[in-house]
Amino acid sequence: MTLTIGQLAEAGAVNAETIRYYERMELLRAPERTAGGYRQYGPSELRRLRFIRRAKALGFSLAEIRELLALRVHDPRSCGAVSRRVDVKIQGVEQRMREMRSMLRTLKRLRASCATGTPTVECPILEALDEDA
Amino acid sequence: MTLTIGQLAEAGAVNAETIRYYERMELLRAPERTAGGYRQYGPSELRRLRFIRRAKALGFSLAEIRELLALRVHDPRSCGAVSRRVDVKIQGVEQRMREMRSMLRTLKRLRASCATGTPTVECPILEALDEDA
DNA sequence: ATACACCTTGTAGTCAGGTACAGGGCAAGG
DNA sequence: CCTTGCCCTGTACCTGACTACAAGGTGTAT
Repeated sequence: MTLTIGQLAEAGAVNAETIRYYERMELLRAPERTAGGYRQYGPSELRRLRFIRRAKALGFSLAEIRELLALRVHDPRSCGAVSRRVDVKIQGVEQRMREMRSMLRTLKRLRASCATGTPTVECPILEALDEDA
Repeated sequence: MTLTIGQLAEAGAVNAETIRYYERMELLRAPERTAGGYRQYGPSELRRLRFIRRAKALGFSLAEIRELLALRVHDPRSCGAVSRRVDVKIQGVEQRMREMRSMLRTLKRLRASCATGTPTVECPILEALDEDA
């Protein structure tokens, strides 16, 4: 069940060049090679690739994603340090979610004002943002 | 209560050049000028600028932000079209929030595994992402 | 054994989103 | 009036994240 770079690209819905790029950027590890020099990937690399694409779609930079991927507990002694970094990431994600919620409220209010036919003289998106400054 | 570009930049925590750039990109409207040619901004431009920065931090592109800013109901007759576009945006934001929640669960699970001292052989971030493929 | 699709490295180009001058103008305090 | 600091336009440059070759090697179906 090994994949060539092209198959991995297809499965992950990215360009094969992107996979090589991620390898250079150390988001994906350099995989085993066949005798002929072809990269060989397994299912874990596909999961990793999909994770990267999702995180990207959520607005994380590749540098942040590299950090997210590095958050693992290999050694119980490193646990404290890892835990602190995880906390920072959690707080960051929670903050983003709060802002997402605020934006969602704004959009829903806009839709409601539209349904009632009230023309919005001042943009409600802008108004709504005074709240959570 | 008018602001120069530098004051607006300071208040919005951006570079003054960025404000000119946003003006060129039509995210901010070209403001009134003083006799000497200086841009003059009011508080609504500051709100708009802050909105842009927030939306950017949430991972919206400037093109998307331009669309968000354009979603206003000036004329009741355009309501249907605007409403549909708002719905699309709402669905997009809701989708993002679901993925954020999934990522948050993953991070919290990671922290929990750390607290109990269980070393994670396989990266739980990657494991957790099998769920919501 | 020969197409043909797919792989290799390396380098260069692209697009978004800024950021940094250069060369000059304006405003306010001393 | 002059200095100092901020403003103007225009152009060039930068980083992140790809994307596209070029020039050549591999793998397999016929």
